[in-house]
Parts: sequence; C-alpha cells; structure tokens
Amino acid sequence: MVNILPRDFYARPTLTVARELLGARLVRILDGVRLAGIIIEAEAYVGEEDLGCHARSGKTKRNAVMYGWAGHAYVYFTYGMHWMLNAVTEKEGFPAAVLIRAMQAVEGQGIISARRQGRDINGPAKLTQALGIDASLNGASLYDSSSGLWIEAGTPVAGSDIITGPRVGLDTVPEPWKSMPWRFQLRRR
DNA sequence: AGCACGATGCTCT
DNA sequence: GAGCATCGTGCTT
Repeated sequence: MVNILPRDFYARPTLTVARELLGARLVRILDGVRLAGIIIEAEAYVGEEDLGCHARSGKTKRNAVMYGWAGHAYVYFTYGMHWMLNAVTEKEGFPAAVLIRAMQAVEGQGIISARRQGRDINGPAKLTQALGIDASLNGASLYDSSSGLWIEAGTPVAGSDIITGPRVGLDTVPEPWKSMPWRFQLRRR
C-alpha cells in the first residue's frame, strides 16, 4: 500500500515537520528504478527572523520556492558543486523548510552505493548525489508521485530515539540562531 | 580519529 | 567580489 505524506503534513510548524520526517521514507524514481531511504537526520529553517535561513534577507530568485506552498522541494546549489534537498513547510508566504541531511538506504542500495562509488551517504550533498537530485527538482511536489520524488509515511519514532542539537555549518550566523537546537537525528541502533 | 584545506561556481550585495 | 545549510583527501596524533 502506498502511503505518500499529504500536503497538509508539511503545512504545520517546521520543527514538528522536521521531527516527524525522521523515520519517513524518501523515494526517488531514477531511470525508472525505485530508490529509497529512511530519513535519519533533518534540520529546520524557519522564516526571515531565523538568521540561519536563506530567507533572512527576504525573497530572492533562489529562495522563492520557500515562500510557496508547503510540500514542495526546495533544491539549491552551494559550494560550487553540491545540491541540497529541503521540504517546504508552513503556510504559503511564510518561508520555511526542512533540510534532509541523511538517510539509511532501504531500496536500490546497489545503485545508491554505485552512484556514491562505495562511499557513505551520510550528509546532505551525499544524499542528493546518491539519488540524482538537482535543480530540475526545485519546486517539485513531494506529495505527488508524478514528480519522481516523494516521501512516504514510515514507522513512528519514539521521542526518546530523537537526538536534538544545533544546526550544522552555520559558523558565521549570529546567536541565538547559530545554536538553536533545530537539528534532529534518529539515534543509531 | 581528527583536523585543515582546497575544490568550484552560483547568488546576492 | 565575497560568501556559501559541503565533501574528500591527506597529513598529524
């Protein structure tokens, strides 16, 4: 049975969505083959007030998708070579998203491993490289399988299995945003 | 196991 | 022109 998370799932507070995406199944159809992983790490980026968020300076061409409908993919390019996958959250007009940072491969592991040349997939740019996610998926619907990229409900995760901490890579971001505990990880089993 | 650094190009000021 | 929600390599402990 297919159980794609609906748009309403994303149209909620970003911290809630980030926590609940842990344990969910990220699915990608690449060259007609189904690849999937269980999301094990995610971070919340919440509005123009959040100085760690790309929307900190208002709407731009790059971050425009974050201002749109919840449940769409915000995919951006950084460091000259890396793609990052986010799920847009909250209500239309409020710029917020969840960065998908890591997953545990559960379908198409052979292809995923080959695409990574045997290296690990524990990291936001590694994940997008493994799944073949790039600018062509910016704005794609995550609640609709026709996009080739969606998220399915997983087994519920106990709160005691979730580790929180500060977001990664915000070295030049001022406090308190730099240290907000808006990174969520599934405890290793 | 951990740290430092270079790669590499797009976006916004 | 500066900075970047990173990664892989290579060198040090």
